[in-house]
Amino acid sequence: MRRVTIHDVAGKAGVSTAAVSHAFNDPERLRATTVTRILDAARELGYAPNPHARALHSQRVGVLGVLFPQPIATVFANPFFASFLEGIGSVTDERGIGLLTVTPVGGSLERAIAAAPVDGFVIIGLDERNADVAPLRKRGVPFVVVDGDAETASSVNVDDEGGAHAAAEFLLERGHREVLVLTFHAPPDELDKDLGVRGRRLRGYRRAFVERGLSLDDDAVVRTFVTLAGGDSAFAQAWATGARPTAVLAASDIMAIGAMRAAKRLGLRVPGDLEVIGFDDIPLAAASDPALSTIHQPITEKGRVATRLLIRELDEGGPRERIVLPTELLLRDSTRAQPKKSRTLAIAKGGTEREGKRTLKAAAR
Amino acid sequence: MRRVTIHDVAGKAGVSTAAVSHAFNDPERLRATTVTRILDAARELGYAPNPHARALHSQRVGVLGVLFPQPIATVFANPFFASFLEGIGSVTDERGIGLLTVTPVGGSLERAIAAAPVDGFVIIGLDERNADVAPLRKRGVPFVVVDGDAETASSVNVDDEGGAHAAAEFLLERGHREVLVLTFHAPPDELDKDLGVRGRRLRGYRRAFVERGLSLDDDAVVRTFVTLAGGDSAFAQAWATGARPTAVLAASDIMAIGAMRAAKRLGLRVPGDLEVIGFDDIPLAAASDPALSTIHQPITEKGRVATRLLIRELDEGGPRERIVLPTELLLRDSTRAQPKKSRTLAIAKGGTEREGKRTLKAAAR
DNA sequence: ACTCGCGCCTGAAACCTTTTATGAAAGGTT
DNA sequence: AACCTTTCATAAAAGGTTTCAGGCGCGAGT
Repeated sequence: MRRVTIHDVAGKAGVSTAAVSHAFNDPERLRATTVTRILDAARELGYAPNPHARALHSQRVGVLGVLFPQPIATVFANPFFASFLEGIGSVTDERGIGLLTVTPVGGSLERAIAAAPVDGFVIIGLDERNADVAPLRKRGVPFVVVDGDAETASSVNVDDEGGAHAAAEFLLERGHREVLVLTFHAPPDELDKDLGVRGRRLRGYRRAFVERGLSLDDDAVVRTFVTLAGGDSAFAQAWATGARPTAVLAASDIMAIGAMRAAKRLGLRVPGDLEVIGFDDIPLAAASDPALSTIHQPITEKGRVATRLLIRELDEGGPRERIVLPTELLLRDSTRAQPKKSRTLAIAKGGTEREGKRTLKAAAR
Repeated sequence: MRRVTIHDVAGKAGVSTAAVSHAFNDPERLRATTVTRILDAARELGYAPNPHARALHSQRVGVLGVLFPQPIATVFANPFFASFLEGIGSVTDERGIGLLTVTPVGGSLERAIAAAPVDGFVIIGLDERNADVAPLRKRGVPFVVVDGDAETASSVNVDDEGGAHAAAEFLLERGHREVLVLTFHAPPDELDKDLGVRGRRLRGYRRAFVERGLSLDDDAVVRTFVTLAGGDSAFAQAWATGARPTAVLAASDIMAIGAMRAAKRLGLRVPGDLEVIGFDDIPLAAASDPALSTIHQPITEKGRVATRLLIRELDEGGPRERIVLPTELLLRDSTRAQPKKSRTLAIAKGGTEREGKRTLKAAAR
């Protein structure tokens, strides 16, 4: 049973294939009665223009790829990515664009990228210099980088360093001196460099210490997995080796919640004996017990902004932009002070923002 | 700046375009030195076979579509779908297949479906008879239906009725007589029919009542939105109009958690004054306070099974199957009894299962 | 002497749609 | 009767790949 093609429809409606094409794409050019005759025939036959043939001709499919550095199963299990995809989806949906999630196949991102039938990519958590990403530039496939630096493409980041600094500063201001910092494991290719999100957050923490004439010892910084279990075991292990922190700075909420769980198990009360500040403000942060104080970053908005940028580049070849969105300290119940908000960038840059949220070329570096 | 094509590579390597194609797809046919010469030229030029052109010819893109009846933003915000996608993704990932989420564009699913460059669809929460889905059959695009009935396609469901029956039976056995049932709003096209998941769960609840010579009054069944707020307001409103339930049966976890929130606000203790059983066992159910007793259904497994079925149909045109996975009562802290497990289907069907989990043509109807 | 097979590669057709240029028929106007 | 307008038809090209049927040169078998 063959697939039904434009020829079948043309035959049934008694018109040329060109007429059928027009009926779908430019009905004005045909008499109204002809159009309905053709459309009726198409419906009866169950015809729909072959997306591949159409894409081949127009060089456009109407599908955007979202590139993740991790297996797809871990992507959907991660609330951070869920919020991010929500933002991307809200834009693509309203324009009738499809969304293809692209993840490494058999460990190779490059092959997955090459085979993806998309018009452009939103790339998250990967650097433009990444060996798998670089070929895109050569092939002329547009992309936007999120949470990573880019010279030749637009990028969308948040003020990681400012947020981290605000969190650390808040705790130091309150007198804490024994602070445990939880950060990510480094990807294998940048072992001792402090690049990307991880590096920026760590620099923010460290700067707050230095500004007060303090130092952030290496053994107060623990690298672990970005999971509940990672935060849990990291805190438990630090405790077991004699550390007695009065506060925790975690570079991700999920690690912070894990650390709280370990602390509770060890008989510590949060925030009574231990104050904790996370990073990201995932939905779970507000629902944890106690509700987690954290650095809020606009995850969904980040997805929206990146997608709009990509679509604009696709449509009109718009200029590259480097956008940095603000973060803010959000005090809930894992810290003891009165709730207040301290917004980074928004305060630092004041009137220079666009749309109240975007900042071009943030000074935060 | 043109995209680099197979012709450019052929020219650079001094061979025909066919040779280039072979170098990529069937290197055995060419001399090894020729292959490396071609591949080198390709890499230098940044060439990758155009997915559309390739698909046009082979009638195969290596992309599966997942069809949702809702806007994409609500899909990613829904933990149920996240778990489901996790299952789908775990299968597609391991085979190097892409995943395209397809949602209604401008309210029309049909256009979105027609334009999607995919080899087949996993359809969730939509009936085969749906007006938007029906054209697929005609066009010969394979699909698998999840959480819905299908005559002409494979389907994957869980034992909704059995699970609901087990939940209701548990509460009735414990002496509850004032039970509030929370169920979904019906989609507009099946207003008074009790179709699909909603109908099956409702039938399960009702059957437990009938079997004990009791009846489930219409005003004890409240229809609301499948959200936290929906469950919350539904319970609050029932209470306000004089209902004094001692137990709640909710057809979804998120509604159950909403109802618990409302109950707490009204001064009721869960499970002391009110026992609650949800449905689905989303990750949040275990994290809620108190942890929610619920009917567990294998959400991720459902995605995996459906995807494997679809891929098999694509590859070998395998036979249609109608699979029903078991559900089980999972007692946590929103009910008072000792934790125990009661598994439906697994118990009912015993040895007739395949792989210990699947059941063909379940007797549950 | 002739054919066959072999190893390696080429040329052309096929896949399906869209777009464009050209032309023609039908019907109406001047 | 000459001319114009409307409405489509026809044909061809483009888009990039894969597949199928050879072609070429040459040594081996008959």
